[in-house]
Amino acid sequence: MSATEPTPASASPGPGDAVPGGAAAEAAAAGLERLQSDRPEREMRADARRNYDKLLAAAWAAFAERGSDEVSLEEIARRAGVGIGTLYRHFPNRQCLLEAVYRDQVVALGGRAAKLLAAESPADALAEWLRELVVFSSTKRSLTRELLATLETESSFLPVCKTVIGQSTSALLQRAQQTGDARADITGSDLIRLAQGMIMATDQAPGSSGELDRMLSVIVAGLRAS
Amino acid sequence: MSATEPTPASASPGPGDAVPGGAAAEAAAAGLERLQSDRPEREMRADARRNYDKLLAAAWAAFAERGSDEVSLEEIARRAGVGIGTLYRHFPNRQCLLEAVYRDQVVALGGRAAKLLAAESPADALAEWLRELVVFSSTKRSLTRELLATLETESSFLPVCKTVIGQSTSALLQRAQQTGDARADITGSDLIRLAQGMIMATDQAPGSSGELDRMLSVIVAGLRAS
DNA sequence: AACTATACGGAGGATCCCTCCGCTTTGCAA
DNA sequence: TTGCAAAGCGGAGGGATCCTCCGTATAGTT
Repeated sequence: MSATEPTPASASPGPGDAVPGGAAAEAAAAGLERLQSDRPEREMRADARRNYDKLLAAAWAAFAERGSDEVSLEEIARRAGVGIGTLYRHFPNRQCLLEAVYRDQVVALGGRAAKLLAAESPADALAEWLRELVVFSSTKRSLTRELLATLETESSFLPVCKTVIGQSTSALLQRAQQTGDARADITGSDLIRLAQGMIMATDQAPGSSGELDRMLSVIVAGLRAS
Repeated sequence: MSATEPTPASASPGPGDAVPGGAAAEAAAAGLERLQSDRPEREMRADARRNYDKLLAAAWAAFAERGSDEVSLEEIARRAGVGIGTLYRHFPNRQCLLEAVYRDQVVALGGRAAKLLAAESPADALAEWLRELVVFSSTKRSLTRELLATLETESSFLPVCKTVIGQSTSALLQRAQQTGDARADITGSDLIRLAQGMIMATDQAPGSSGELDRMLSVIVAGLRAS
């Protein structure tokens, strides 16, 4: 999806396709589907639905243009042509908006993890997952920050993103640990933090574009079972 | 000022002690001393000096109590008993205040690096340095954030902190690389980012206190020359 | 004591977050 | 259609923060 033609969360129809993989894979996939389908909630009035979509589209565009920080909620409301009160009614806080905007992309990322769970080499799959997670996160600073802030807590913020990324990472890590390809003392949270920390520490990837690769390769190498 | 004898930047007299080490060590130490001595600048009027010190003490105490984020500059001015305008005259922005408050501690950290440069095992020295850097940074979120934000740029912000940490890390890394204890493709900036990223990704070290150790050990293991 | 360069301090402009509440619209039912 | 209550709208406004500007006060010199 390019920057034109906004395609926010409301576009994706549904999963439905079975995902190959072992027990861990199935568990993860089941969790994802459950989360993905809790959209309708309760019937919305037509105008409410309209404004909801306008807000989502405006936020999507604004986040793409500048960072998902750097944009004030007031501006998003303005661009959507609705009042600030309306924005806050639909999205009580920034996190809810982030979640709504990125939900589909995160779910898609989760799908990618499901595929990787079926790959031959657990070690390679884990490395590849980390790489995709890093690339994905690098354009979504704000999401990353919130995700890290609520990683260990059972807060009700960002439930989908947190669950998808958390379960995917844990499943891939566990598989690599079971085959002896990864140290057993590391947890999924550790890995997420290491990967996302890299992102937070990189100033929108300017200078040497190879730095992400180098840092990632250090982490991947360090993961190997000693 | 009461938070148990505040000891802000103005307290330390001067270095003067020779530091043992090789060529890299001497270069780093020389840089440090030069930076450490540029304090006086130009004579200040008595009341200006007084207010400067009061501000530094107030900032020091406030940063210690809560994070160095979490404190508004207005509050620091209030606690120092001076106007907000006075604060901004002495410290044109938050970074300058951070730099002033932490300068001495960072210089001390640099001294530690100089000692490590003379240690027997370059690999152990590097690992130990990373550990100390992480511990040091973990209570100084704000500093860490600013440091990362200006790492690669030649901005005039945080010159002392940046130089000390940058030179120390590079020197220790290079030594380990020369003895074949560390991969040759990694740069000092990479290492700083990995270490500080860990910090940024950890929510004030709550739950499992071992997580910093685990993450650090992954990085250290990953640094070993393949 | 007079005087001037310095320094003080806080009012105020700008931005942002979020809440509250009177007005408007929608969708249903008579 | 028409009427109406519930649902939704929107923006004024309070609170917080950052930072600038400029009239007033003071230190240090002549």
